[in-house]
Amino acid sequence: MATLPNPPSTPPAHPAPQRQRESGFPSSTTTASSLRALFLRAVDPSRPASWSAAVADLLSSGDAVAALATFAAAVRANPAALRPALPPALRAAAAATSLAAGRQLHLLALRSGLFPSDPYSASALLHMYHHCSRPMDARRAFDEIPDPNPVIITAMASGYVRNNLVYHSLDLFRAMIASDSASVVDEAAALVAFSASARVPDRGVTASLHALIAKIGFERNAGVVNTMLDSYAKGGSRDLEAARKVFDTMERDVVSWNSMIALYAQNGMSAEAIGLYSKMINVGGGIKCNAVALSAVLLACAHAGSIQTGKRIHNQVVRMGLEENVYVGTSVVDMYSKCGRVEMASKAFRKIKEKNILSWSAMITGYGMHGRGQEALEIFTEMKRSGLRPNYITFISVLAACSHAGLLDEGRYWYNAMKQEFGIEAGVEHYGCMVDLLGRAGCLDEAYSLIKEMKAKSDAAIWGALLSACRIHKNVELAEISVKRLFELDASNSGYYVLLSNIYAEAGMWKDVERIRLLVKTRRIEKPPGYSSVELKGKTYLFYVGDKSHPQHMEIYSYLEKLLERMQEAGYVPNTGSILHDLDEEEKESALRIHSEKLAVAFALMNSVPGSVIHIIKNLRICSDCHTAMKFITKITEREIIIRDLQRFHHFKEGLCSCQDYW
DNA sequence: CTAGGGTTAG
Repeated sequence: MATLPNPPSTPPAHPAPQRQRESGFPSSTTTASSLRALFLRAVDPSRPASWSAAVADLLSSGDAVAALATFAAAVRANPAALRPALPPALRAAAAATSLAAGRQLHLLALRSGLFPSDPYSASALLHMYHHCSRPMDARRAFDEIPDPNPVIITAMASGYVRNNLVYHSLDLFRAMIASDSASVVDEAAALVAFSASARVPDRGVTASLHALIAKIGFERNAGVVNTMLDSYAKGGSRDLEAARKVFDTMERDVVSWNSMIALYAQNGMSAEAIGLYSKMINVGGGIKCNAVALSAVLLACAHAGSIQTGKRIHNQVVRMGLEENVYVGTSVVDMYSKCGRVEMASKAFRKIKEKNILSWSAMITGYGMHGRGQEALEIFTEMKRSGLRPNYITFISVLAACSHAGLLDEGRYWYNAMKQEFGIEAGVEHYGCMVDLLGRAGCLDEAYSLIKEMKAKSDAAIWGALLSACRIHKNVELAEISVKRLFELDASNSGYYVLLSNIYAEAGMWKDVERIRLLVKTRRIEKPPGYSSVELKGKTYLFYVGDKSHPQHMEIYSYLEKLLERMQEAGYVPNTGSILHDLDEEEKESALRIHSEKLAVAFALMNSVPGSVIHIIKNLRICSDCHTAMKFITKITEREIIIRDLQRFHHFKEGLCSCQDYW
């Protein structure tokens, strides 16, 4: 149902009379607005270029529908306008994702002979089909083009990436390199190739593309290298040195800085990310920080638990008036949640103007991580009321919140509702949450049946959740089953050996404890270095087990000794059951005394403002002895201690910890 | 003269 506009020389006082057309073109109201635009621009109907400029202008001003209407008017007024106006019209159809309009334009291009001979129309046509999620239609058209030029091939390649056909895209790029001299690989082509390589698991792709563009001489080109940095970031590559080297020598723009900061942030190198952010602001050579930079650096603060730095960045967000921005706002929510300030997170959340599904998810997750399940579910209810439909990710947040808060009935309810009411198939993440929830609640058999019935392939997280539950509820039989599966998936993770040994020890099965201990020895299982970090006056301090690298370490150890004495007077008994190594009891106790959590807490007690919250980040799970120790330290010092580990927040304040493992 | 281009969030 569409109309063609009247010729612009006779402006209608009333809406233009309706005229039937095949389909796909816009309605009369838009026609009126497009006419207005034409008058503002003073189009000369006799000049085809004038028409095409009008179409392009309307498109770039964001009114794709008006651009299409104007195209229709142009062709009617002057058939010669078809050739120059067709490419921007196709782009307008792409922007409006109007397949009907696009197909009509395709037909027009065929009838007028512009397709496949005119490369400008051809590339725009492929672009249109890809934007309308019709990659195979694009493919059919592409195959009809006798000798596609690099622009056309790049249009095809980027469309494949857009439609998740990454390997098709890389194939085109490979053919491009092989067929001709490498000179056809221009900036846009290289860019698309990197955006494709960012989406494949094989990291070798990025590295080999890197070598190629170095050969062509694009290594300083901001556009190309920025995409490459992203590609390195997505792959979780450990080889950040190579990326940093390029960054240091290239001609950097805002995006380069943002990409490099994000690269560090996404790979857990928070200090580097924050450092680079400061460098950008201070010596970036006139580079202005923007919303993307703020989001990236907030992620780094969240990861490192750097609340002071995070607050500073938040101030910057407020100064720049970006509190309402949905991306930045969501990052602020995430940062405050992960830094243990869920009230601040909630305040920031309320400031976001147009909350999207991820904003809501972040807030649900925030409450969930802190064991505040009811509030998480209230946010979830509010989200649904606002008209947003929960998706796969939302239900991960909801079920995780239920599991962290031990809300068994609610968790069961929403798990079923997810499938029945919302038609979402449960994935490994959902199963992981449910196994954790059921397992902690003691419904071990139900958890086990759930794993057996799941369609998706079970992963280590799921069996690991079941194993932890077996520890809490002392189920040796199921623990052995879980460990068998875990060893098939990843036999090198020391955590499983420790848990199983704990379970045997608590059941008094000392022969089996011995067997596991031997296994650890013969398999040469190494515990990855655990660390605890704490932020003081904006600086982050990292402690490993028995760490002596800190200049104050002598004071820290003697402070800790005194603290331990007072703790033992208060009734603390070291829990040596979780130590696997072959040590006597006394050696075990001294091994426990120097756990990184204890060093970090001693350091924080010595140096922080009295009364302030001590917030520690642990890269592995907190051990049961440290958990017990923190309860006593809280009692003695009357300081609030929060430890965030891989799994959840541990709040040490009068039985507040919701982890259920150790209380 | 016109066409193909990327970074942030669980």
